[in-house]
Amino acid sequence: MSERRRSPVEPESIEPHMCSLDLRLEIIGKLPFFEGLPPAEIERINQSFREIGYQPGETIFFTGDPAVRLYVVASGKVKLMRHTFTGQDILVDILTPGDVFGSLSTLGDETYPNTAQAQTMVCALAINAEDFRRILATYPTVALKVLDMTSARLNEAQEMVRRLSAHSVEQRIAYTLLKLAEKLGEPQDVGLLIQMPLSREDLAGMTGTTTATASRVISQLQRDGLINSGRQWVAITDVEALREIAEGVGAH
Amino acid sequence: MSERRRSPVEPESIEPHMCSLDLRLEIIGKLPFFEGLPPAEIERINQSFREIGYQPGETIFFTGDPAVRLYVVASGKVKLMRHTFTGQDILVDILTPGDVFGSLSTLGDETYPNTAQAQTMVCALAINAEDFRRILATYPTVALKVLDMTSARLNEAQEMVRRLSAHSVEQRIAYTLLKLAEKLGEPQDVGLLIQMPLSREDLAGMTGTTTATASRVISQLQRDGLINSGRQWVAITDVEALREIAEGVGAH
DNA sequence: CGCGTTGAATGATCCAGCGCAAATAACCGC
DNA sequence: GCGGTTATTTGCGCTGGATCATTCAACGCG
Repeated sequence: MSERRRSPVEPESIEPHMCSLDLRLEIIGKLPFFEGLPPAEIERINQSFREIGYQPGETIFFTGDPAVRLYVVASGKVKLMRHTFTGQDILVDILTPGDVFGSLSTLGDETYPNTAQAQTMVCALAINAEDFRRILATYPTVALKVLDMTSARLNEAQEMVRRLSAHSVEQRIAYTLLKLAEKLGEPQDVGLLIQMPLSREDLAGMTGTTTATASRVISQLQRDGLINSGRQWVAITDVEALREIAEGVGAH
Repeated sequence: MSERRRSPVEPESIEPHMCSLDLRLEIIGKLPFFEGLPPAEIERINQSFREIGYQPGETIFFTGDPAVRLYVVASGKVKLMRHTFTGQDILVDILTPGDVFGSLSTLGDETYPNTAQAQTMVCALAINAEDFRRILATYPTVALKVLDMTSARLNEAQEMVRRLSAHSVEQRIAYTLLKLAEKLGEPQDVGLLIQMPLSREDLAGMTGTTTATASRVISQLQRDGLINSGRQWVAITDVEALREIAEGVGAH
């Protein structure tokens, strides 16, 4: 680690050559979707994928691109985004190793509804949409697991609709920080660190607000002693208090 | 039709006895999920369902209830809702015949994330969640079609997140009216009538606003000549103009 | 047809959050 | 270590939409 860098967030330390056949074999073998399949089947599935490396900031696909491939995150983190006319994108999801993305519909989407962008260095496994469909048709347990994942995402999206409709920006930011900590939190001296680069703009995109407002809220939460933060990082120091804000407990 | 009623929306004319075994057979035979299955299989599937009738306003299940059943709308319309602390629910979706609802996850949901309520007289077909899972495991084409439906709902929910984040109430209402007209629109003298009861409160719940604000917007759209409306109904008279509002074309 | 109920419309007031801008701080390359 | 760039912070004014209340209109029942 460089002596000069002061962020507690570890960079994704994937060297370009590490996005390799071996990694692909390792990742596919561990995907919960394929759990329980015999090794011969996993080997056959493996041959349908190919690995692709992306630099931070690089776009994997744009909204409106033909939806010809599905992807799995092998390593690194991927942002799924939708554009708005304000120029400030909403961040639909942040994907971590094992997550599938692209167009999950097996018949309807001709184009991608979201833009996918590498947030860190990323190794993704790509598969033809038709090949993916064939796998789903051949292995019902895989299809059920993809359905489960999609259903969970639907639940989260509907929850965000509810919160955008009735909760304040502060409540939404508190909720989102807690969710990120559940997924990526690592206990450290600075608190429960969300182990990924997280700018104010990212947080704004995830909570339906603007960068300036997200910055105001984060600064206030820090003054109140609930979090520590810096440039592109946040650590939670008082989970309970944040939870109370997220759920609107107390004075309104 | 009563001479006194002035709404152009037809009531759902389901008599209680019409929620019957015959209707069940008819509906299940027509569900796109089961399209292509041999009659013997459809008959077997049919035996897993039972039909239940509901009165307008009656709750089918509440958020937090154990998720032991899945449902299909056989006739009528069902509201899927999430509650907020403001007391004004958000309307996640309005389901029409053929739509599946309940908890779609095959493993994770112990409780329903949404409340389902009959908006009109409703006949629903109910099936044990375990039986439904067995059908999905046995018939991959069914699982794929449920995945497609869930994926489409995810896309809509993410689109609503985007609109709530960056669009005005008027734009959201215009968009929602157009979507409802796509699904339930019938050309009549009053315009393209959305053929279902649609109160200002319903519209507010679907667009993340309050009843009073929805009323103001609907009144303004009517004064501008884009719609006709009355108590619990809306008909679109200028689809293009509404589309321009929805997409934010022109002055901002 | 009258009355009571329900739903809609509208007025007045307030404020959360936005837009815009400027200043400050953190970071990185040389 | 310095300079340039990027990200964050903060101030100020504005406004879309919420809240609350009141009035009006539509509807259904007796």
